[in-house]
Amino acid sequence: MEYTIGKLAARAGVNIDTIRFYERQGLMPEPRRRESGYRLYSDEDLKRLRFILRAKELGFTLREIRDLLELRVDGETGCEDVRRQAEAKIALIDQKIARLRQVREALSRLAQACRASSPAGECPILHYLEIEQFHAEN
Amino acid sequence: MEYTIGKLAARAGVNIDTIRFYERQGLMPEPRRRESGYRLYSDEDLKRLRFILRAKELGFTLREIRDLLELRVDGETGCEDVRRQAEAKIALIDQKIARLRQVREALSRLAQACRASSPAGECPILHYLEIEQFHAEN
DNA sequence: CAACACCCTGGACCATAGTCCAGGGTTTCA
DNA sequence: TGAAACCCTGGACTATGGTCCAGGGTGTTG
Repeated sequence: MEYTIGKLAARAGVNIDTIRFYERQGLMPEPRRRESGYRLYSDEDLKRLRFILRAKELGFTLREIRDLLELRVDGETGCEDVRRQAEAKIALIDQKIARLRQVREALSRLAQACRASSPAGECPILHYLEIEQFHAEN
Repeated sequence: MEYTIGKLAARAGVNIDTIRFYERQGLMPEPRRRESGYRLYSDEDLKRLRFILRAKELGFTLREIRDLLELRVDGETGCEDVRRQAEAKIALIDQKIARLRQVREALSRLAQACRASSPAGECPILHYLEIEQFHAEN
């Protein structure tokens, strides 16, 4: 399938200008063009755009997303290097997941407690959240 | 323990102005004050601030974080209502976790593939990422 | 061959989430 | 007791991530 920018935007549920913006930021590739100058996109591009949008929801910055998308083996970047970078990102993601689980747990406990008593007033999530405190004392 | 705003900022590893900003946005409570007007914070406040920072990393907006922090049973909000809201947030978090797992999987496959061959060039993460495509056709 | 929808570029503008002053008062500690 | 380090408010400024608009060309469809 082939899309003009408007179709691509509709497909991904995003503003047309956002796509051009991502292009300027190096997140979307410079696309093929018609003779008239109209941009032409493929399904591959749609996939890429959806990835960007999803990653954004997950709290990655555009810069981080660009780094993720650029992870590839080529002239400059050796295989070993890519592997190391990928593994670093994985560690980061694992941390995010662990933290989301903590918040989830707190919310879950809160919902539970609701069923029982309701001690009105205090701040529940914080009350039900136990986060390990690793930090330097000063 | 009791902190002035500077100490609190240092403890949480954040700019002093950020705390005042969060106060204006209703994320941090209006703190007790010395007679001089100096803000005074407690360990509870530190906990709250750390929660905010963490939630931000996880891709929640300040507005969403405020909603999370305000989840409480009181005059206006009944127990049942809080439970429903909490469960809605949990569903959202589960979705985030699932999506992070997908990205993690893609990275993991990428790292694996690296060990084997290195087909130089194409875009790896997208190549290794399979995301379910639920969307309206048009 | 209109008319209307669509695309182009470049630049202005916007919301969110801070960050940084200026000008002035407060605390601490040598 | 006075310098250094802090804190106050109010307002200006910044970075990120878009969004909108003007002025002009392109596509398509009755």
